[in-house]
Amino acid sequence: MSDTETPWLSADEQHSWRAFVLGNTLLVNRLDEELRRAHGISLPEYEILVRLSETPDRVMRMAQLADAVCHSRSRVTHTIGRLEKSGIVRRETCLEDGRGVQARLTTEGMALLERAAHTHVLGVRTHLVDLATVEEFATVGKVMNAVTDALIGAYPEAEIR
Amino acid sequence: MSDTETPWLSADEQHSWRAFVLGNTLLVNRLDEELRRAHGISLPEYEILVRLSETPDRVMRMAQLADAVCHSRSRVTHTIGRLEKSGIVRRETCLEDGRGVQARLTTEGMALLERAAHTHVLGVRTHLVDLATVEEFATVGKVMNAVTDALIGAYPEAEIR
DNA sequence: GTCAGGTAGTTGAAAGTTCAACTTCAAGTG
DNA sequence: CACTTGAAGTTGAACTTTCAACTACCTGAC
Repeated sequence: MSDTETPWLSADEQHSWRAFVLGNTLLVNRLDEELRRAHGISLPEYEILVRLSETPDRVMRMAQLADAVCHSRSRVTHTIGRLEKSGIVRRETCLEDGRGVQARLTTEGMALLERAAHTHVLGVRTHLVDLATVEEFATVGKVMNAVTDALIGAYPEAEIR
Repeated sequence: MSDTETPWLSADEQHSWRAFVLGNTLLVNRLDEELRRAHGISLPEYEILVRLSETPDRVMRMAQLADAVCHSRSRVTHTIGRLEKSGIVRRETCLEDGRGVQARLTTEGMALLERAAHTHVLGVRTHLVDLATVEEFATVGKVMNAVTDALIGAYPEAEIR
């Protein structure tokens, strides 16, 4: 972080990096727009609903949810607040831990998610997966997995925590 | 978009897709944080400065800038407003087009950008490029280029425009 | 010339996100 | 048990982004 020389990207690397940034922006915008248009929920909201739907009882602790989707706790509090107001999710106090709060996917929420999933999966296929070969997409997954491994739990140097 | 069957991802595809989403979130958060911490600018702001710096006179029209970084015009207006207040950018009226406004990178802005670029490039290398082989990263670029090509200028069906 | 329609950009309010302060409860220590 | 420390969540304000309405100007048709 304190080198004096800047390790510039090669021309090829830079092209790939720019394609990555741009493609990503377009992709996320598009998936978000499709969900909003068809079902009235945003992509971040959708991701929360997916996590909830994958647990046995469709219930999760707030912090668990925050970690899973990689949002701040505060953000999850606000988001769940909105989803609760729409009847998609219900807040429950946690029995084992007096401080804890659980978010539970309601029946209506589950129904919404099932409809939204169709739109979402179709979008992911059309705008990404089907544009690459199986091998190419596997490579993308491998690289992004490496990114995750390198970054997860790795905080900037200054702050030890 | 109106099929009744949902074309679910295979297990492998889903793993790659999730790695993509998560890795991406972590990567963007990290690059943004590094820039804020070291130079007080956000990643979207940095991207705007880069575009400006790449033109001969470090000047660009607002709409040009918006298209380049894929932000709404309104967003660019607000962002440039903030950057202008910090002395990083200057707004100028456009001679050829009375409606037009140009953003010009100031000397201080350019100096800031040069410092920030070091941080940014190092981050992109450390957290992405250097984690993959040259071939792997080229594949990522290729796939994301395909995404861009498929999405650019392609608006959702309902709205023809 | 003038009028219609479109493009460039801004504006302010609404929506969403971040940030720091705060409350409540849990767990470990003496 | 009392006390300290820390974790779980929430809160409201500040900040960023989006959205819809608006001003100003350009262009082409008549």
